[in-house]
Amino acid sequence: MTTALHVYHSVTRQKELFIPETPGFIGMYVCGPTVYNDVHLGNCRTFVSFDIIYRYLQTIGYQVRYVRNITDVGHLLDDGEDRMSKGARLEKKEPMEVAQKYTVGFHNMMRIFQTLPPSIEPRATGHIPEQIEMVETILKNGLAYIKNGSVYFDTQKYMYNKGDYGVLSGRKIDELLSETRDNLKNQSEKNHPADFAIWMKASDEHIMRWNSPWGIGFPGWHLECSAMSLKYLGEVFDIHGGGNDLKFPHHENEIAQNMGSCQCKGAKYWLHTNMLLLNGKKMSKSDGNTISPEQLFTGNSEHISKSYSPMVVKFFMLQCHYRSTLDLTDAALLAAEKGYKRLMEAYKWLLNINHPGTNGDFSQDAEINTLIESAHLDMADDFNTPKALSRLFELVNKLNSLKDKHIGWEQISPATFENIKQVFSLFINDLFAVDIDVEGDLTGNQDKSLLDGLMNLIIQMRNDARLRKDWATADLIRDALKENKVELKDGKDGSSWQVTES
RNA sequence: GGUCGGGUGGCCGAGUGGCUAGGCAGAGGUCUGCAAAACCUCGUACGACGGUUCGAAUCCGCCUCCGACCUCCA
Repeated sequence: MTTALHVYHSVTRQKELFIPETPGFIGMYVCGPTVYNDVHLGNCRTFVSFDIIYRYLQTIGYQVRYVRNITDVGHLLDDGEDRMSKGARLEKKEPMEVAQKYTVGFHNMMRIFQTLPPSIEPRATGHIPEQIEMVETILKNGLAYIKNGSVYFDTQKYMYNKGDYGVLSGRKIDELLSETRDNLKNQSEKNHPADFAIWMKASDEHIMRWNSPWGIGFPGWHLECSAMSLKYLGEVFDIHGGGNDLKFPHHENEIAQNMGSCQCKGAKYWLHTNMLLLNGKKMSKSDGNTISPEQLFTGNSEHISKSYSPMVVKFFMLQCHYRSTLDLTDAALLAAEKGYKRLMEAYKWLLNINHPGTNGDFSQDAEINTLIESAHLDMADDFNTPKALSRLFELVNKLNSLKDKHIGWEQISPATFENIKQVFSLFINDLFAVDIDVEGDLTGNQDKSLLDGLMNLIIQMRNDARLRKDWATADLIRDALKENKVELKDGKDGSSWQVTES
């Protein structure tokens, strides 16, 4: 597949032809979670999006180094308290215990969503020397200043030296001056409101602390990503991703730090995922407008009428482009669940069927192959998963027509049928990875020979009854099976069965 | 208040200067012992007002509504 890949670059605000720094290789950095709490559903959307980007880049032949960090220090709250420290205080644990607990929880959630682990998952606390070194370099370059044991990035000087603070977010430094509220801690220490801490002095009660040339302290939040991306991906790498809300100040500051330390811009392409809304509004714990992944899976929430499996939730996310806001509602999830079921039913049928080798005019070939090609092109066009999915659904329609004999085998060549199998396998298995739910394998790949044998027996007995026109017995069997969450469907080629989800 | 991004049919959501998105829901039909599923057909659309154009829902302006960011946030 030699399709030209285009990605939407947040700095230029347009789609651009993707050209890797080193042919054949891609370095990708994505801002990972701050492990002070259970992983947020919106966070899951971001990581699912980048997982698909990661998988796609590999599919088209790139060797990808995917770095996604774990933030376990430096991320401060409004009141200046470190998120990790606060978590530790509330749970009466060591900060590292808190980090470990939520890191494990995060990994588990990523597994449930069927995302691949990144190539490297560095922790901020494991890279203190690298961060100190970067602060020293920025100081040496004259773009930072020391105040009372803290080190601040000097945005004024950076601009004076032709730095471009605001390239990503479109913010002007003069405007920041007038807009910034002055209720922030340490605000008075800064020379300019737009300056930001790259190293902070630790107060006596601050438990996460390290020695540094400037005294005991801890790294600024924005610094870790600059230091770790530099260490593992080099001065210039291909893709930097994260949620939309990280653009400012986090990513803007990251660019400034990279330029300030090594005169290198870091990422060539900045990709940002959009927000996940709940009933049209931003999720917020304070006003109750929030739902956790667990609540979705268990149905234990006032916002939804039933439980939804992880793969349905993932499918729901994929039906929307990563750069659009996605509104999560019960109605939308219900619709997604039905669509997902239809897609997977067709896929399941496809897996177990082979072309009989019939000859014919193959009149469907052209249309089908165009759909397949389009699905690939959609992915190359800034990873347009909803559009690619729409092609798959058009193929589902073809498959169902074939199944119902509205389309004959003579209308599809064996080669084209094989193409359909390949594209379904590629998208459902390799790219979207929506085929396996934690509670079981919906494609029927798991060893269930015993169950198959029993079901075949039951279906045979019921069909005997149907031949005798003993409808009462036939319906009794079907109803009883339904009670036990097994649904029977009588088709032209005999009866099929499946375990129902809810 | 500033910056940015949006408002698409009953719902969710793509996309485009003239050519079907797709899913869910709805109407009619086919198949079927019934049911379910599936298939076929159909309808409803691009926030308001101006402008550019042979032609705009798609470009421009203005208005309005919504969201994100500006303060920790994916």
